[in-house]
Amino acid sequence: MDLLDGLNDKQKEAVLHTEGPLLILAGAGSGKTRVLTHRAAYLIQQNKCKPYNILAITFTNKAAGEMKERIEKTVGFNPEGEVWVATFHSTCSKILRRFIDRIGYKNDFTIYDSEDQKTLIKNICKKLDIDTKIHKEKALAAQISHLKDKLITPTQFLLEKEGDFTKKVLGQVYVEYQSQLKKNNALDFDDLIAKTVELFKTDEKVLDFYQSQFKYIMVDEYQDTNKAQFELIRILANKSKNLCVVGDDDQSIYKFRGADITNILSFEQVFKNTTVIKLEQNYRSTQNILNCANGVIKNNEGRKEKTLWTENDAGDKIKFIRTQSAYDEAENVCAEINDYVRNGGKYKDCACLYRTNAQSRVLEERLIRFRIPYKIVGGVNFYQRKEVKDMLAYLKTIESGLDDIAVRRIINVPKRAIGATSIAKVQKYADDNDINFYDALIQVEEQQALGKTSAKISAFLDLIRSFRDKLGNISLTELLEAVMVETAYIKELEAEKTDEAKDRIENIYELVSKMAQYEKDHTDATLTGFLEEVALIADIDSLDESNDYVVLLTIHSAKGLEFDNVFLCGMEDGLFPGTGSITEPDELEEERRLCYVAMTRAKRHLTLTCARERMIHGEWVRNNISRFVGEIPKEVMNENEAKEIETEEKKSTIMKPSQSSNAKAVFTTKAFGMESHEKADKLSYDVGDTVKHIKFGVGKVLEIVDGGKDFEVTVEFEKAGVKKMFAGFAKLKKI
DNA sequence: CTCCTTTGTCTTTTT
DNA sequence: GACAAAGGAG
Repeated sequence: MDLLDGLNDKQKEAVLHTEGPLLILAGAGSGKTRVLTHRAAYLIQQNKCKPYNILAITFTNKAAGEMKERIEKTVGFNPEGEVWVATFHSTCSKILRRFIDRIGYKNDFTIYDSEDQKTLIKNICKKLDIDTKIHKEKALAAQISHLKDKLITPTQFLLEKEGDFTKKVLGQVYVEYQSQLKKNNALDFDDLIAKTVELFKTDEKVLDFYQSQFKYIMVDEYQDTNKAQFELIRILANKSKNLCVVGDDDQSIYKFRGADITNILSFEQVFKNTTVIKLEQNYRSTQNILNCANGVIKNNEGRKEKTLWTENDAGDKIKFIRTQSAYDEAENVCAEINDYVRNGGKYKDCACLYRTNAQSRVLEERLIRFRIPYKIVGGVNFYQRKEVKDMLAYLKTIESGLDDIAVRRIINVPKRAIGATSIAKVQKYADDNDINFYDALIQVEEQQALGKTSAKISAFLDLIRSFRDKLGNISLTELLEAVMVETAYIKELEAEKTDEAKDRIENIYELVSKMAQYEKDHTDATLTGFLEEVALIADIDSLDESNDYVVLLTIHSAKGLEFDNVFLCGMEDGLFPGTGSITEPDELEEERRLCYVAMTRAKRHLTLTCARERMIHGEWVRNNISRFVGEIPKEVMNENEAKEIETEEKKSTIMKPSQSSNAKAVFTTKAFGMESHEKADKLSYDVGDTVKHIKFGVGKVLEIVDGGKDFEVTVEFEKAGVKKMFAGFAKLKKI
């Protein structure tokens, strides 16, 4: 088949430009996946290289699978190997699995997810005597993650931040965190990238090996790469210079995760003689949808100007539905879906997109009531469920026992009467002697160091040993089955007899069948291999188009997907854009890009919905219509709906009595129900006292004025400056 | 050591 | 409102 058939001029140019750096700026729905697959196929067909000389990096496993399938379909089965299509993380994992011993790790490392990370940091804080009320594990984890995104090692960090006392704790934790990971023979997600870069920079031979293998490199969703990922591909492509990246700055939505837009903006400076191709024709959406999305995104200041156009017809107007509550919103969505299906549409062509996972609950409830088949993507990943992680921790422990987090997780699950104090004692012993937790257990057993508990520990170790004896003789699936039975894990759940326990048992059986499937697919199945696969899986990867169900997912997860009929729910200020981003211009722009991504998922029908009030944190909150809705050109909407938005906008400007944040809070909190804003007779603090505020931190009270309904307190905060606030809202605490 | 109650935190988004 | 962590009783 002719690979250039059906491509437009720009697309052809991109396929034919095989040598040297190439930057493709591809607008939403401009057929970039098509270009990438055809480009790979072209390289093979023209005999420019063997399939295994091509590396294509995608954002999700799902996208990788699809691209691989499409390339194979285009060139046919190729006996000379396969194109390497994978995500950044699994690519790095594969490389490290082979060579990480060159930089001092063991090749059978395990991968820590964010929960493991958090537990590890918590343990470290305990050890270093750091108050996790002031330094939150999650915040520390995020900061460490950002350092790794920028390839800053603990040593470098300490060097650079020497004398900066505000960063002292972070430095301490980072150093300890990294050394613990190494001791546990574990890598976190960021390490997968960073350690691969480190490997390439330390071992020339390994680098040379991969540089020679990957003669052509392609990167999809390039706008969402971070500095470490950029460095990785820069090094890899340094020899051949045949690097082709595809991205759209308007669709950059992972800044919070370290995505660095300068990777796109300065690509031409880093790679000399770069060819730039812009794909601006959209094949996906109707004229109206495109105009709608364009109208919103053009309000962003920091973007490369581009004009996305389409030859498609105008299509339906954009629908806008505002309801009283989030429940009504969900019902309206259900009714619309029913209409759509009644008119010949399919459930699977419908998607409900939202900003936060929490919004899925109400939608789900109504979908059930309407008997509409649905699938929720995201939320709690299957492999993150407690029972599944427990099983995996057993497997990890059986395999090596190096992973302290795993061992500690299961030592008392099911209950073995080994409590927190015993664990702390063993941990102290391990720390003092600089050995792993599991080894410390063995020594405690030998020395009978913990009295009665020693016997309990011994029983646990015997259990693990009995599994280890079986390891080579039975299949992995059988091993897992043995674990769930012989630990009495299942028995304990059965005894509970609750619905929840039944779910858990089901999940464990589900894990067993996943394991069986893995063993079927891999002749060289190993425990390490299974654990790796499981660690790098995203929920979106399980989305199966052959099932006819409505898909519910966050906008982030929807990136790269398209649906005929899209519902964008919760279009409210405070939710989308979220409260935190309204005051920060940069963050507001990211939210707007997110909105742009959401809208451009739609092929023919786009419905925006919002509610006047909804439950957030168990409190009713009133929201205005999202400012993004007001940015939509009026002509793409129905007249009366556009008018409703307009009048609402006017009202909300009148409603805003002043610019001050606390005044706004009076209007946005509490629609009805119990009054939380009640004037106290007397305050627990006085002028001159030091108080703490939930958001602004610690400060000194300057003034207290009795405003009749409430006390108005003026506080000078150490970080946030001077703020005036109502005592009833601020909930200041004297410290 | 375990179970139960209370308190606090959470809202961004994910590999 | 949901869930985890901390605190208190047995």
